[in-house]
Amino acid sequence: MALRDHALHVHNTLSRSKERFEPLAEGQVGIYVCGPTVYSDTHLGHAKSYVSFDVIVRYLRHLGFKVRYVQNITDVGHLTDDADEGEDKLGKRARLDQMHPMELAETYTRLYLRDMDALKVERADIYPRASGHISEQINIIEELMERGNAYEVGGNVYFSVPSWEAYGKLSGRQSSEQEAGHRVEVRGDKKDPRDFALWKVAEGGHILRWKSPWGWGFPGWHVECSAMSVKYLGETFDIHGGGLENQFPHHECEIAQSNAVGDGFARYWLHNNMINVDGVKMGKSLGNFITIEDALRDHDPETIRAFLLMTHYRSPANYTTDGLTSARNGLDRLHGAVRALTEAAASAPTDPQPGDAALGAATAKADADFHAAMDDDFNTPIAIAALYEFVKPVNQLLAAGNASQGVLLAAQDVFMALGEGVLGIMGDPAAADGGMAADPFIDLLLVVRNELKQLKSFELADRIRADLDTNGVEVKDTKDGASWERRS
RNA sequence: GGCGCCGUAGCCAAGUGGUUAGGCAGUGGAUUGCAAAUCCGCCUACUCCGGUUCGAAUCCGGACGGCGCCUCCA
Repeated sequence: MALRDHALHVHNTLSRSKERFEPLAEGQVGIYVCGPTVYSDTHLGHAKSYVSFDVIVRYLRHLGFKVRYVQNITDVGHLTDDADEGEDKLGKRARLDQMHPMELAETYTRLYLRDMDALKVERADIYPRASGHISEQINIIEELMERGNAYEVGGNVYFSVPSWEAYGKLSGRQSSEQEAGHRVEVRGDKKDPRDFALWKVAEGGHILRWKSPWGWGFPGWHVECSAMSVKYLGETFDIHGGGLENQFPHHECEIAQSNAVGDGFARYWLHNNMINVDGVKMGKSLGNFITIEDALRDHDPETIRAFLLMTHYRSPANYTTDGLTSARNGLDRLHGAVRALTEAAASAPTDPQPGDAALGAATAKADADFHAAMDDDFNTPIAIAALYEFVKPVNQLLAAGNASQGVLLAAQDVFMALGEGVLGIMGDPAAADGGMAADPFIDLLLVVRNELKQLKSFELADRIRADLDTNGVEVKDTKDGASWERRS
């Protein structure tokens, strides 16, 4: 597929500004996004992050880039607190659930993928597991030690932050430590309080452990991403994404250790903002997180996606019932236009019609506006607005009924290629409607109802409509007869 | 305490130094047997105080308010 003309700019956290996006290799993009730690249910925070990056990757592909999308699965438990002490959270959960840690990781990995599939998040190309890349991580640690950027103390290996002067470039922060306030005690064997763990000695009943040059242990929090991103995308690659909360220290540490052993690393850093629930931060420690399974019980996937995408990925979103309802109602309007286009195209003439020019112009404008919005750091709220603005002329032209089939289909294609292909919120109108066994009978009921209306038996006609509505079938009378659709 | 973000009409949410973003809700009308859908209208905001400017919601300073990260988190 040829690369489209585009003016894609992305906000790079490294420069804190929008930059023209130029991949390393013409027409190809390598992207790494920090994935989940698989020890509990997938929640709305994951949805915000991975739907955002899903749309980013979809758009890059839409532009014609050949994308390799890598997302890690963290199945090596890291520690429950800052001082690099305490229990490994995966191990803790495994103990509570009486499962082997790997069994637990596998369970939640499957649930994660299930929930992402349900949200129409396209799968990454590679989901490397941290546990499957221990030797790569050890290699990096050994190299860091050889270069004098890391040191071992009693089986623990730490990265020496003072040995890397660029530390803090990404986040604008040096350390979380020196400041006043309630900080946890720094582990005594670090040479500098800012130093972070590369390898931890496995103590006591720590089940997940590997043999290393420093004894039995497990890798530190940050090194897996350095190891796996470079392994699959190369020493220098295009995009590294993740949640804002990972900017510091996680990504800062990744940059330090990766650049200490190689050149380049990620060229563009993209960070998505967080999600609140009813105005309050959603956090695991607060216990108020909504799982994706919960959310999908109340809302369909496209509503959730539309809701998330109506806020820019770098802005915080606030999950409220009203917000979801608003998204749902708005989406209905979009879906209605696509259905109407599909129906009109089915019977439209193929030769040129008087309305072609107007609809064609509106289609071109919608297409251009959408791309301009997405080129501007993936501005999905404006991209969606472009679709909404397209609905009005579409309905006007459809009411006039004077457009040819080709032009109608081109209009429909904007909704499908952009609204569905890029944003994933338009569904497949054919799939949504077709194939239900009850369909012929519903059609029959409407034929009968129409005859009742001719006979002015409105009471009975209304009852049929009401009963169908109760069963999820919405009837609409038009001047061309009645039509119906299933409510989503 | 350190770093950073934000305050936009009833709600959500983009945004540029000077042409009403958009959506939801509400509301008037057209259409309809009544609805639904659709169309035509209405609802035209930018926390406050200074400053820069011919002109600022948009730039600068300050105040107030809210939030995030600094601890596992997406």
